[in-house]
Amino acid sequence: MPELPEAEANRRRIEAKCLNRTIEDATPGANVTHLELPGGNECKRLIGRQFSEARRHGKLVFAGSRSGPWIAVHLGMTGRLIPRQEGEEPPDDAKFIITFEGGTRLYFLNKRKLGWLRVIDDPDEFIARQGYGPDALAVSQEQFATIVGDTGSMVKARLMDQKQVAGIGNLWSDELCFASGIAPTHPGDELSQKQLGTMFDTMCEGLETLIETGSDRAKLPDDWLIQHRKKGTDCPRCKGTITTRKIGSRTSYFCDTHQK
DNA sequence: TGGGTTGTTCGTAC
DNA sequence: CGTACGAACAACCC
Repeated sequence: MPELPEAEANRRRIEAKCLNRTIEDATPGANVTHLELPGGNECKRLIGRQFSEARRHGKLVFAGSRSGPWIAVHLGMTGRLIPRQEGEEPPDDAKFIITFEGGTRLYFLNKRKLGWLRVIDDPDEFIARQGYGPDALAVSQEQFATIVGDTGSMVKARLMDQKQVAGIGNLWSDELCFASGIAPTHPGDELSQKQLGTMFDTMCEGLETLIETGSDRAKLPDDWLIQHRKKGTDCPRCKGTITTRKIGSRTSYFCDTHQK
């Protein structure tokens, strides 16, 4: 579930259910292997504390308080953060469980084990040290134009590079290129200012729509690429055909006609 | 059976 | 140094 809109959905769940309650326990789930999770000392740091806010930067979700500590969560390909109230059925196979006063629990699910959860002191410091670029929903149009337009790299590769702009992955970078009418292979420094402006506006609107709909395919418009993401399919916006190409080791889907 | 996947990281080549 | 690629990680789908 893991690009910016999905990370935001997870953040909001924490915000709605897990703030301002004292943490009574924090522990890895049963039989968890091959996964880096907080050790005993880090778990102890959480106990007795509260989360007073939940933040997001790119695909990362944070929860903590001004004086710390914080949890930092990367959802990987299949990670989810699920709050459950006392008495509600807990999810299966939780990798990490935080229990709050009153019985609410926050479950970290991570089936494919490509995500992680860590205990950290400060999100801003963590984000800077990891070298993340600005969040895709916080970046200015000027910053965006510089990031994408100042390189001969293919725009899709630039959009997916978390060190340039944080939050966009394979799926939504394709969607953004598709909606902008720009080929994912287009060199950034050959885009006009107008094209860069279109991409920026499209990115902001698209991400907002995804957050509002919970990225639910059934609620998204029929002329979005996500509804036609298959090689050889007719393009829903022109007479073209959906084609594919590997970019940055990932399969990119795009229209062979209206994306230039 | 082989190949693909909405995630990142690492080694390697240019 | 920046860029690009394939493999690896892991579980599941077709």
